[in-house]
Amino acid sequence: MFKQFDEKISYPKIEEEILKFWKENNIFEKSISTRDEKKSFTFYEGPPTVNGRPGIHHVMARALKDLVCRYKTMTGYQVHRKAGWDTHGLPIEIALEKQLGFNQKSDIEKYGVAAFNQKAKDLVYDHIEMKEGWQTLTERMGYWINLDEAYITCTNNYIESIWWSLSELYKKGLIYKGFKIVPQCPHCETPLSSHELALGYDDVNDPNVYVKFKLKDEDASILVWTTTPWTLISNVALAVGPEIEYVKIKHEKHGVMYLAKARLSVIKEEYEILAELKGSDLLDKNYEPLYSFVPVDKRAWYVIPGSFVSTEDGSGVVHIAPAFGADDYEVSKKFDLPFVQPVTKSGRFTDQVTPFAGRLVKTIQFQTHEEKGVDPDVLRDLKERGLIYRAGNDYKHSYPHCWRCDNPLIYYARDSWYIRTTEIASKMIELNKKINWCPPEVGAGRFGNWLEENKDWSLSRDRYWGTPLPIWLNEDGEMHVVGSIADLKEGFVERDGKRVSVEDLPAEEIDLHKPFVDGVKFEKDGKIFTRTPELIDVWYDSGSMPFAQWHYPFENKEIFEANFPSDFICEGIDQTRGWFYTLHAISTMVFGSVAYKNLIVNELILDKNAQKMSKSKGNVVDPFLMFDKYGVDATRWYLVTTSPPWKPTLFDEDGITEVQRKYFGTLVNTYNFFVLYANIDKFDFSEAEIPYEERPEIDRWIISKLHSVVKEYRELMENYDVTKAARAVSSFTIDQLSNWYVRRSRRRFWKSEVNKNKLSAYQTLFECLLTVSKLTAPFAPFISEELYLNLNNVAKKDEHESVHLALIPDATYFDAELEAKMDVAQRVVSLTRAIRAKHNLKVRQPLLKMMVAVDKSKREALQKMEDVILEEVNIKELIVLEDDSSIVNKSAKANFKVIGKKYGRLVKSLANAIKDLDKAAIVELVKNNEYELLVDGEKVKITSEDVEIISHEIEGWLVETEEGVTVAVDTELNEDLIAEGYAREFVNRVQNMRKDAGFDVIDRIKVFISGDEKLITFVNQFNDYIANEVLADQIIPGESAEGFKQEFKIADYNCTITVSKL
RNA sequence: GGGCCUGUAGCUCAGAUGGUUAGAGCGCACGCCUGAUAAGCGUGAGGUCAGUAGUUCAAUUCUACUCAGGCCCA
Repeated sequence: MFKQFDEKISYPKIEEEILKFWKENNIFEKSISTRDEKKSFTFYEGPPTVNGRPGIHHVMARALKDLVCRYKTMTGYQVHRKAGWDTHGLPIEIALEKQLGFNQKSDIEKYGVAAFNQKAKDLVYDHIEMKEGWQTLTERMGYWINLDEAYITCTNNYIESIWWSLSELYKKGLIYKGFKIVPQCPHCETPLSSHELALGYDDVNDPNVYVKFKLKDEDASILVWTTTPWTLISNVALAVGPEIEYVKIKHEKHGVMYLAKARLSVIKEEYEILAELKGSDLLDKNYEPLYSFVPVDKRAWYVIPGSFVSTEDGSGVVHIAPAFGADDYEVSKKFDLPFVQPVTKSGRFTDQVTPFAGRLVKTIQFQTHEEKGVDPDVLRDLKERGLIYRAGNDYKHSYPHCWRCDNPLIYYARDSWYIRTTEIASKMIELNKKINWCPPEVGAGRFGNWLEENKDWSLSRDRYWGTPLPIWLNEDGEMHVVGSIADLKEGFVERDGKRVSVEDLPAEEIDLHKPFVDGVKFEKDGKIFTRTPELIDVWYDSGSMPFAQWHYPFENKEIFEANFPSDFICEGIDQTRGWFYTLHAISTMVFGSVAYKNLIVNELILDKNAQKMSKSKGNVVDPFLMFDKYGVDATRWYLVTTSPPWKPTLFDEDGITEVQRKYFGTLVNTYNFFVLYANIDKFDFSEAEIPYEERPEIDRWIISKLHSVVKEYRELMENYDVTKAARAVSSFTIDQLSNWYVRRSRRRFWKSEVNKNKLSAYQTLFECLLTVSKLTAPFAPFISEELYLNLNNVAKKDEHESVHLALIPDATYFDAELEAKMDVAQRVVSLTRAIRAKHNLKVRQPLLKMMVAVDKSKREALQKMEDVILEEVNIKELIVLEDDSSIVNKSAKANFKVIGKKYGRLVKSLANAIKDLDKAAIVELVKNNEYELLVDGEKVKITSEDVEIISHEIEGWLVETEEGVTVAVDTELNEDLIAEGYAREFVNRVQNMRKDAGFDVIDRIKVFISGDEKLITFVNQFNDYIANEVLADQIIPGESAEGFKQEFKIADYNCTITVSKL
């Protein structure tokens, strides 16, 4: 017996049961072990940071990953799915600082780095093992990934692999220490890399200040614009564009000033232009320094040329502070300007700057309080000295902020370590072209541009919890790079003043973290090498996962090689410059290869009002809530089908309800229909399969449709167009299978005897359901499993114990002609129904005749489909009209696509001429395939391909037309038809009564009828028909005391019907 | 300021290699069908295909610009 579902089906409950089934039977493991390891499909999991909280967008990303992997499994690939955890870096440190109540970086030193890192490690493992959040989400949503063997980035093995890769880069000369301007977070006291920078742009209002720099040798000043007043203290020069036009103006209040001519709009008051000059005329002029806290050892405070000067904003003059801007630094080297940097790495002024010593340059938010920056105080000071032309705080722009602590970054000159990615940029660009980006524009545009503008990777971080940079330096700055634990063992540590070889230390003491590695020293040629204290960018960790997850090259060489590069990855678009980049860069540098061949980029999920989801707005969607309410399947299906993953999705709960009702509801109902009759007839597919060719037309049609959708589905899935694939399955199931095939075939299932025809119906519907469950499985893994198991456990057609171990069938049977014919039939039916609806002719009322006018190509289809059409619309006779039929009125319309190419300029007049053709002309054109017209004085010979002929009305009939198909219905009724109409009404009432009375579908009954004479006559006339339809042995005039009784008014007649079981 | 994406019915989305009648679902109104269906079908209302200019016999589709939204960058 097949299992039947209740009306109130609980999807979440089914899902729980399926989860249990998977677990008990190790289905996930089997989905890997039953596949040939030689046919492998490699997937890389982007490691989530352990302390984040999962949201609905994680469900989206994971649904995509999961469905691609499940699909590949179901096409015979072996898909290993190793999970991973990103465990290092600022996110963890900041969470820990919060927990420990630390305010600044030095608190960590006071607490002790060893203790701090131990805490960090504990925190990370707590999160990983926590039985809520990630693990629960993963399991509940049916995301198959191997959590037991997850890679964890803070293990010695993982770090060792990273060290190996860094030593490779070092050997290739790609690692260097440079003094550069870096974005520095004063709060976290560390530089950030450009891809980290990309994560934290925010719109802010900054100072918008025009400062006057007084010239030394004339009574005039240069107007300079800045948005960072604190850098004025470190000013050493001013830059102008040599080719830019400047003016010297006289201003009543502010005296004589120089600025770019194009920027005169800055001056709001009256002024007089004294002179016009080029930037080159201003060069070398000396000016009074605003501040001189820091003594300078070289020439300073004069005007220099700068190619970066523009007149897009400001005054056309740029103030130069070499320590605080990339352009500034470059130009200062060129002109040998003094280097002034009275600011610490934590963004505070040094003691040299007496009035502001110890003050922050910018306002910073600490865990417990806010500390103000000096900008307003600098401005006040300058204002008092009369050096400000104008000052506001209204320069709105987006400015980089630390992606973790949200504080504004400062550009700051310092030593740090770099990877020379610019050297391999062209290789990265070349390799990028081999990657299949979905959608392509992200790869070519956003990612491609990023590669084109590549900057060296700022690798080092001045923090504590992370992968240590494996570089040791001697006092001459020579480098010693460690690429493995074995290398490290060549070093020594000092214990009680004595050297102890690392080799001799107990294994558990060796921890590739601070502070242990800091204590290790090397001696080479009598020189001592000590470790440079930095860590590396945590993004390097995740970008190393292709090899580090396997502890390559120290172990698992074959596994790594078989699984590199990966076939597929999938993450959010925010990873373009994050993980997508670091994977690509590291693979290019270390292996000269891409890291992934295909990737799906998914966009944000916004709320239904297109607002970003955020805790503060209260519009965050809790995935667990959705699962409990609607089930995982509906949620996943909704997310994937509502719009392509790479378009922002507007999340709306009503959409999930709709998906559930429409797709899952229809699917389950179709299944239930099948089961209802299959159980009655004890169908269990034990009979031999009837060859397709021997099945009735409707069966061959749906099978052809099924195979067509399988083919389409496979093609779409291979192209990672998952949205269209799912939509195709959905429309097949709803429109073709349920609304046409099942409806058209119902009678075959009702009929009591089991014959070849009925068997064919069962086998056909069974195949459709089984295949649909397979096609659905990657997207909605639970309900598809439920249906598959229910079907297969009885019929045993597949040898697999789970749909996820099954194979998606090959598409083999196509009958395009039959599909096209049915298409015509469906269109005719739809038009006929429209006619009946418009003229209030119920379908239960049989009609005598219908006529259809179509072009020749479709006539045969109509004749073949006659039975289907007539039964569906309840009409007795179908007449297919010939071309020359006198009662069809025809008109012609220009086929613009064809005549446009042929006649160009004449199109408009020609189209009008064609429109005016009369019936005789059209008949002639069709007959001779040629007709001559006079258009704009030119003779034009048109052929039948130049026009579309429309049959738009049939005299004296009710008519509907659509795409070349015209249907007419004869509405005349006679006594017999009317009688039959009433008989059908009667059947309908009795059927409803059977249902209301709770009779079983196969129960046989007795029917009594009393009421208006006329109606009784009609019923008598169709006695046999009615009895057959309602499974009655007798239809007896009169009333009965027993049985289920109801009164009806059918049209104008009253009656009382009683039904009782035999 | 630059790059990429988006703008089609009240809402969510299709679609159109440029062709004269632009579709679906939801929602609304009316009707129909139903012994699988809390479903389905039909009809109706609802669109300057964001705007302007250009190319073209023909633009909602191509081009340029503008506007609005999103993402990314400086």
